[in-house]
Amino acid sequence: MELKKIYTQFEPELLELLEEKGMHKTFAAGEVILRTGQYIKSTALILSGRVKIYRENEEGGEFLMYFLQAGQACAVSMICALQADTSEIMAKAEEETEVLLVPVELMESMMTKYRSWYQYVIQTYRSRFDEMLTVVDHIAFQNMDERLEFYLKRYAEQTGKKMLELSHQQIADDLNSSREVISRLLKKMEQQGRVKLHRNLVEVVK
Amino acid sequence: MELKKIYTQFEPELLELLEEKGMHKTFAAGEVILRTGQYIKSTALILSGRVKIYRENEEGGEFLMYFLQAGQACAVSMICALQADTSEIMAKAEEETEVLLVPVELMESMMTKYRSWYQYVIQTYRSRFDEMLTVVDHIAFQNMDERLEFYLKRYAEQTGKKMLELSHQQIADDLNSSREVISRLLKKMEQQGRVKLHRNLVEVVK
DNA sequence: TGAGTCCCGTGACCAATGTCACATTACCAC
DNA sequence: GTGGTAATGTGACATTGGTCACGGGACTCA
Repeated sequence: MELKKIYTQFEPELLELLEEKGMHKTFAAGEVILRTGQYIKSTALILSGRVKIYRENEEGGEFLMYFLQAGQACAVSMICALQADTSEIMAKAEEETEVLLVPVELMESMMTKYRSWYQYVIQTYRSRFDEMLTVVDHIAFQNMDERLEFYLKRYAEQTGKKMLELSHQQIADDLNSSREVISRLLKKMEQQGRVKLHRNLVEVVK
Repeated sequence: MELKKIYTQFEPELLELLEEKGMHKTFAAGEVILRTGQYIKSTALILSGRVKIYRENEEGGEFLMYFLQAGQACAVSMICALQADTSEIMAKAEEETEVLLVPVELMESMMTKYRSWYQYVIQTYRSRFDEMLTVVDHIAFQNMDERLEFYLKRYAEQTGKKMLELSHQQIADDLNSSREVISRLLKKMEQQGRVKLHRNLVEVVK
């Protein structure tokens, strides 16, 4: 995908600069883009695909925070990039994903020179922070059934599909739960006519 | 407290500007500084005291995220201020707290003009984001006893005291739990010789 | 010193969720 | 088709943490 088609708010000059200095890279589905503890040398702008941002626990559970899609950027990579620091989270391509890697050295000058970039960075922080707040709310205040419901709803919205290609195990991992619990809750939802269950596939009815 | 004694990294010119345009304000212990949904018109730099950043649930529970102290600023107020947006969190003075309120209009020009301010803002985002990650980790992966332990440890560190003036109910609120549960866990810790319990007071032993 | 209030201790019980064991089913490769 | 494998269904049980009920202790204020 072309940068300027997605990031329409950027000045032409900024777009040129990004194209000139940035590096295009494509990640296959399932490939890890950023690893906990990894040193960050660039900020990733997403051009296509979908990236899962998650936190790993000791047993390798992948607790989902949020997804990133075209037009979004990894706030963590921005913050870290600005200080050439290490990351505390994991990022993985959920499907084939195209990114533009912008070298960390450019960050500061772009911030001062291009208003649209400045706005974009600020807005990115803001959105990610809000998303983190939502995550906290959910795990602090909600039961698993409500969280599952939100999860499916968001997943359907973000992929634009009603057929979610997910195994119960995957869902359990994302919610830091266990397969049996998810199976039971899904079954209950099916009995209430809110989903239909198939192998490796959850169909959202409403 | 004087601004320049705390924010020693700021350029003299920036300090002057802040003193000139900023407004000093003191909040009494327990006073709410920022409310969910409140429109934000300025960024708060903390000069003295301690501020509790928390999330309110439906029943008025005050789920603790983190504390801010002298030299720190509210990242949320910065982000929101930059877009003159509303807040999603609550901030309350835990003890008498002195802040400098910097009008939102200054933010963008200061970002481009003063490198130390730019660095400070970035670093603030970074720290708060990390703190949010820690919160998520704890509520997602840990049991109440581990969370309680971390809570007491952090509280002791941040106040520099071993005598924590906290009722069991307050602790329960901060951890989104119930008094009975906290009482039981504290009792267990006392039996293990890790704390001593008094009325309205938890003494950290180690 | 006595009443009132807040804080804390504690047992009984319940709901949500995690764990274990094992059966069943769907799909794939041959 | 057949065998194998991964996904799902399900009952039994354990654990954690929340709720309820109530008792007792400590501090306050008149």
